[in-house]
Amino acid sequence: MPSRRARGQDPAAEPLHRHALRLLRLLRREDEALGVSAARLSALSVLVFGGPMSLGALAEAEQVSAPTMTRLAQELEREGWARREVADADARRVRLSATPAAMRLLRRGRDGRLDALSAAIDALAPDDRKAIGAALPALDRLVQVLQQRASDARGDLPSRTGRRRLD
Amino acid sequence: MPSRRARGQDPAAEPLHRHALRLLRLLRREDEALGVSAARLSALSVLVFGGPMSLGALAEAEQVSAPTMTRLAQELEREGWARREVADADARRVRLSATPAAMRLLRRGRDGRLDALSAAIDALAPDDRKAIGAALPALDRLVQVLQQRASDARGDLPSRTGRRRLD
DNA sequence: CGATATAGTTAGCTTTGCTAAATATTATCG
DNA sequence: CGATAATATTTAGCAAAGCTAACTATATCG
Repeated sequence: MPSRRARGQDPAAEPLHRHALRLLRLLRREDEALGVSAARLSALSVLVFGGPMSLGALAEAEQVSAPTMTRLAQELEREGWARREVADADARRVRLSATPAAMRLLRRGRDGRLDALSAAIDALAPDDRKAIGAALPALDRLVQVLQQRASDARGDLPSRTGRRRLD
Repeated sequence: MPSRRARGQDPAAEPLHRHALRLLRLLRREDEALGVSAARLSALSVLVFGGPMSLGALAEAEQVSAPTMTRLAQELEREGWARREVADADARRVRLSATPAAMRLLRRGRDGRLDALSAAIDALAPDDRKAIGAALPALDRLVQVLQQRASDARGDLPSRTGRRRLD
């Protein structure tokens, strides 16, 4: 019945893609006021809620390349949101941690994007809010499937920037 | 009542944002194989399904600035996905239309992103698929709310291309 | 007609992503 | 032990996609 795809594609794919694109495009504007851009904020969030970690671990968590994370970390550091030190056990490794200011920023919900998104969600009808809430676990699993396939697709073996090895 | 927010933010805001970010980040990789990037594909999609339109209209539909759409249109044209002609009624205006090749591209579902997304959706449990499908109208309205607020926020009046001269 | 508004373009900057290659450090093996 | 390999990060350089400011060409209006 409904899962019969018209031309090989699930009917939800296109709208979901489109909505996600627009959502982020609209939210990007909120960053400007905050002075912390999307990529930085996202990395910072991982750092605040996940605790200090190496650049490689952060790059993996954020699904970006090592050089990209190097740059993001430099910017976060320069702006006072993160601090780096050499890892005890391994001098190659950097231990990046969020500063108290960053923790305050994130914990206080001063994130412009999320405030804007939150306000918009609140403006919806209760049924709409409910539908979105109900879809979140499914979206989470969807992202997991994609992530799994992406890493499967390019050589099962990692080698990117080190694999699962926290200290 | 039910939306008792912890710190002023709706609990759905953060996961929704995070999932959207990851989703697009993962899908972006599919573009490369196709040779049509995200922004171009999205604009092209509007063109294919919405019919020929001016650059201004397309910029508004895509929520990007006029120069950005100028560039996208040039690239689409150069790559053979779009064609331009001067509008009959108004020589300032450009009428951009999708080429047959673009229509084939989109209609055949040869879009790498959407194929990947579609495949991932299909790998989900039926309940998850259902939850995502059920949330789409709500997401649509969410984006509308955001869009509305964005345009309210900067200069009530439309005038999406011509930027108001400041004295 | 001339002033002003509109549609699009050009120029130039920023952010964020990438790959390839360099550097520093640690691990391993003969 | 020392040469070699692997790992973590950085540097350098490129591209996409976004923006604003300023310019050109065309319409419109008083």
